[in-house]
Amino acid sequence: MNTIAKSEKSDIALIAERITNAVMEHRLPPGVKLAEERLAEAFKVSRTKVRHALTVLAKEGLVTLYPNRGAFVASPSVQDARELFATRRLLEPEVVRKVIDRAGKAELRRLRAHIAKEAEARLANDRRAVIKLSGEFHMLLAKLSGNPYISKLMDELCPLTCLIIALYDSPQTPACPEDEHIRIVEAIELKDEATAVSLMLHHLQHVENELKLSVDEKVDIDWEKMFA
Amino acid sequence: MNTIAKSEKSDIALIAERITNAVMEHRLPPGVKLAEERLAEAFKVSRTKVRHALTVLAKEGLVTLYPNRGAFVASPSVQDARELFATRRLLEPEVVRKVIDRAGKAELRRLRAHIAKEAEARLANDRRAVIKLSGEFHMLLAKLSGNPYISKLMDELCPLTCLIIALYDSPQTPACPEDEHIRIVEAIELKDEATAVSLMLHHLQHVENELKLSVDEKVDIDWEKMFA
DNA sequence: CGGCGCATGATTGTGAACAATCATTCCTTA
DNA sequence: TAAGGAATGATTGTTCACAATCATGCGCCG
Repeated sequence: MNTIAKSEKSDIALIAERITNAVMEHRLPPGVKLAEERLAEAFKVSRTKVRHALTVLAKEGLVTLYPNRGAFVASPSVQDARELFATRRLLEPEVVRKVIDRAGKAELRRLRAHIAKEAEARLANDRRAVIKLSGEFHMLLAKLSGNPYISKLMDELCPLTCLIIALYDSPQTPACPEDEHIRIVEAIELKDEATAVSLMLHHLQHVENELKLSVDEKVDIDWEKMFA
Repeated sequence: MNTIAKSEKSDIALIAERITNAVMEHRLPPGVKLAEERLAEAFKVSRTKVRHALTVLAKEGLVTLYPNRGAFVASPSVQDARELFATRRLLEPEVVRKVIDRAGKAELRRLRAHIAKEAEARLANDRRAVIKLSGEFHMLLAKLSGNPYISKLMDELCPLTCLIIALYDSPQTPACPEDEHIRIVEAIELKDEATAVSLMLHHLQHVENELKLSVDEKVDIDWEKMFA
């Protein structure tokens, strides 16, 4: 038997994870309602656990909870999208720097392995997997940076980025730059900090520029103040 | 009647807020057990709501949840403390910059009002209020920055900072620098970005330096690998 | 014919009882 | 006497039933 206590995830963490995966793979589109009963029978668990998972996801910002109305997949505004990328541009250079400082062979191997999976999915033309794996690449980097607060935040921002891509990406563009992840890892392996940071910033800018974040957004009007 | 829908907080948000306040005021020390039944009768609510509030606080990192054992106020390690300050040094300069760009008269007034409350608490020798208000000053700044992701993260990091102060502060030192907040606000009012950022960084460094984060920490030993 | 309001069904929110798990204490035994 | 182990009490985790709330559709009235 397994004498070593392996930290197995709780039921609710599992449920939250599966929902997050579905969102990252664009199977659950933004704004969709997540009815508790439906999810409960889909996951073969009680409604209570689903409810817990939904509150967790709400704290992470991936779903929005309207009192007495239920849970919906979040649908970030254009403004939100801009702030999100601004935040990532703030964090990820530091992530890259810390990974260069800390990463040993094992960590570099994990990065390589992940990139291999990305290439595989690209070859198979599995767009859904590509988008999810692209997000997870940044989450992996953040984890390897060793800063738990940054890592936790990136675990929230990356799924949200996938949502934003679902909302604002022009469908036909490849969306995910072919080799930018590889080049970042190569710079990290060479411990070339300046290049790695620069590549990361360009990568983020590139992803944001692909989106149609035009200013003619549907402004959410403050109907209260409008006629005050 | 109040025709304007005021977004009233849910019960569980209220409970979580009261617990957070207690932690920030050092009334709930790190590591203390938060038994559901006790809290339920203290707040005059059912255990279900307390349970929800605790999972929310766990997601925020302020309490730690051990399965089948209950909830405990978090007690961050020295390593955690260092990473926390590193993260704040990364975020708060950007916060200051954005506040300088965005803040109008109303926002500056709110900052001034907050500092007045801090001075008041200091005058009354209310150390608990001083610590809480000092944390809330940074949360207010983050909110005024207009970036919801940074603001949300600061809403988690500031209570944690209060916990770290409870753990590692030498009790007799004043702990909270007298006038550093005031000088930051003054620089913001003058729109002197360089000075404001510099003051913020010095402030954070100052707070961290006051702590006894010596390296002879109680290393949490990996008993699994130790005898492998 | 269109709009308002009420009844109805569906969904969320809450509480309480029950089951499962853990910590403590006491007893047994070597 | 100390170690091991089982009973006990306390606490967490789960389920289920019920209450509260919201959305839908129908009918009534202007």
